Amino acid sequence: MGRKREFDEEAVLAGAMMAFRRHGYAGLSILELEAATQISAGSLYNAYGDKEGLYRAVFDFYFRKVIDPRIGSAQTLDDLEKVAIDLFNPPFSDGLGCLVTNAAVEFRNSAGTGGYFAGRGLDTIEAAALRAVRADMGDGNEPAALRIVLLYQGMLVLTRAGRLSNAYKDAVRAEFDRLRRQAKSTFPAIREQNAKGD
Amino acid sequence: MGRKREFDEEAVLAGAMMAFRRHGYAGLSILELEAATQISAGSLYNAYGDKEGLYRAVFDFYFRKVIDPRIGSAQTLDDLEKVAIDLFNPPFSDGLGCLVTNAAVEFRNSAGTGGYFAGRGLDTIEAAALRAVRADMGDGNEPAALRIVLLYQGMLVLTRAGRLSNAYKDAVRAEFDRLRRQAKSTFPAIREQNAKGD
DNA sequence: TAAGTTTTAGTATGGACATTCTAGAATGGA
DNA sequence: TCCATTCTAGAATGTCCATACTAAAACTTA
Repeated sequence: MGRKREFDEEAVLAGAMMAFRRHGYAGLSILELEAATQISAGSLYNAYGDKEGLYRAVFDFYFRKVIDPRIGSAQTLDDLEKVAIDLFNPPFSDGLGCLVTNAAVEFRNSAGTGGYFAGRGLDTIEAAALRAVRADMGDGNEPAALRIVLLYQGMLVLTRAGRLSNAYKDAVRAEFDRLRRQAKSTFPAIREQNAKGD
Repeated sequence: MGRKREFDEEAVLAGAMMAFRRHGYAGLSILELEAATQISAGSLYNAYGDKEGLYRAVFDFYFRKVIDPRIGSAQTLDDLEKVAIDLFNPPFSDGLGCLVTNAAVEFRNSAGTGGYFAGRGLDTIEAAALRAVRADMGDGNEPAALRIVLLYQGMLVLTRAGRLSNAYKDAVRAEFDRLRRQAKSTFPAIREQNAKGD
């Protein structure tokens, strides 16, 4: 069956993920990818076909390791608040932002890999926000969910600009507090009802 | 004093601005800039030194024509709401987003031109939000101002991803309505006091 | 109108980059 | 132990790009 791969694919993808997160797609050269992954260009091309193939693999990895477990599985406002506030804590406070947001800005809604994964990531985030708001606040509060999406994307822009100061943490927490308060006062039975459903 | 410039500088900067807004800095070639500005590379280099010099000039133009008059001069929540809602209307609904936000994502807080203007633009936006919130709501509501910054930056990410649907318009309007309502109920005298000051 | 200067368009140029190619090394099966 | 296959590293290739250069055109001043 031929020679075995010498590299640890998870380590390569993790290294490439960091590099893509830092430099974007076009801004990252194969030379830099060799350094970030610790494998040669020959091996990268053999394993992933081309730079875009590696980008695809990195996005799959990012969804599998980050987006899906953290956001795709979020069910409540508390879950989403944790996602947001974690931007102030390691490892998410590294100022590199989110591959999805960065790709959305770099590729817009274009046809290729970047546009596709950006759209899929934003879908996941929007769906999670709607799910959490409906669960905790009931129907009719979709605007609150969309504001959470906007707040979160805004945080990712500011963290990348190195401007997500602690003042923003209070601002975001206050918004989640307000939503939970509103949930309790308007639909007092919803949380308990959900709890029963477990 | 030598031959006169044949091009209209405002037209060149406007064309280059659109192109930089669409493609970012690294993603835009001199060849594309020739097409966008309708002048030759020779003239571009003669007038602006290099690509980065043109980028600087475009950013100056963008601040002078867009950021300063629209955001730098905003004094009230109404003013800011107009800025935000205009993202749903031409010419701001073109899906290209804001040069400042795009540069913040492309350059992070790096040392060069992009990082500098991104920071300056975000300063302007944050200052405007704080100014408007203090004017309409009084002191102590800075978190509300920071949330406006986040919402706006989030809108710019989503518009660039082609995902700023009309549902987001309602969500943003509702937030400004809420802030104005809160302003009225908590500090009923503030608006009238400001009105007197005119 | 001659001289000097700036602008313009177009043509080099040199470098960076993604990708391909090559040769050798490792692996498993016959 | 040979053979076919896959992997690896590094060198070679061709393209694209930012920028420099060149010569002609247009303008100002004397």
